Amino acid sequence: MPPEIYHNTISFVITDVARLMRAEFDRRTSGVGIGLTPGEARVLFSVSKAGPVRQAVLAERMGLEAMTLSTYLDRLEERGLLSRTADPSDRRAKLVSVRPEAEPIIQEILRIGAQLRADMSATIDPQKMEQLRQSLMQMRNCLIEMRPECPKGTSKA
Amino acid sequence: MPPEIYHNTISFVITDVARLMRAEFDRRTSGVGIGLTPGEARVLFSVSKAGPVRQAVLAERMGLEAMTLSTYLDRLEERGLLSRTADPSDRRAKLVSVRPEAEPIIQEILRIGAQLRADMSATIDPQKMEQLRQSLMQMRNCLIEMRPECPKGTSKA
DNA sequence: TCTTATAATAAGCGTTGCTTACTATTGATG
DNA sequence: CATCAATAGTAAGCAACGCTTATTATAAGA
Repeated sequence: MPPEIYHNTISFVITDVARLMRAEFDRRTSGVGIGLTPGEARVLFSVSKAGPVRQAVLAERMGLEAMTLSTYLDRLEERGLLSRTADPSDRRAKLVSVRPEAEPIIQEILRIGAQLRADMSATIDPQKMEQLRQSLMQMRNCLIEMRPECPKGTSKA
Repeated sequence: MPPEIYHNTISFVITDVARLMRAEFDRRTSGVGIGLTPGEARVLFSVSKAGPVRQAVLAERMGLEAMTLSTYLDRLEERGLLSRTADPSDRRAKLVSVRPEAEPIIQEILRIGAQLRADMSATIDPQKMEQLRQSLMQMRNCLIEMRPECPKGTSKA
């Protein structure tokens, strides 16, 4: 084992894991021929979980700016994976929902995600993994509360 | 508490935490007038830990491509925070080291990093935090081994 | 009515990181 | 020693992710 070059602080390690994970996910999905980036997959998945949902609501729950989400939705809509329909109760708003064509892709993404998660934590006690998840969620909440626009009312994910 | 919109899988939570952390770090450092991005700070810190070191060695240990690192070093060198000197034992290579001017900035970065870490994990048992760190490091190792260029010999960070 | 607030979007940018192709040097092999 | 492959660094260019600011349409309160 090489000498530790920098402190393995939580911050650095999390950054590393996030980056490596995204790269590996990308490798696996593109290997299977799914033409989605990890970010697109995440949005598609979230829409499928949220059912028809307003963009603003989805953005807030995903912790993204409305504009950021809008761009993702553009791409996913172009590929025919989801649709935007007018919200009958507010003509400004649009409801996003997945189209049937997306279902097999979503299933595949789920499968790949679960497999990656399993591979990545193969050497780790499941109970520890669950604790890790809990702690990370707590950290996320802390960080969300630190954001300048938070007092406005933003709170969870 | 809003209904969970997507599964809070490890993957998503880690991605969120990494992003939020970087944003918060950025907010704090730019608030203090340090003109460095989180990535630049990370490189500067790593150089300060590694002493005079070859770029290729540093890149490998940081888990970055040589080119990626080179670009960061360009910017840090331009700001006079570190220097590249010829390696006497190999005229192709350069040794990177921090310049004295960088010391106060490094100290400030360390301080801010430690504070952020503390704030972010305020509600978490220190022992759990340490476990979390260990588990994440294990996950990082798993992920590093999955990379296609890994068999070549790349291994740790 | 008029003003303010909200939903979505257009336009444009910054950070992080990659790949591919190139130059200069090293070191091994015939 | 001549040659040729490997290595250290860099130039150029691109992709993914996410943000801010400004704009348009609609809603809702004073």
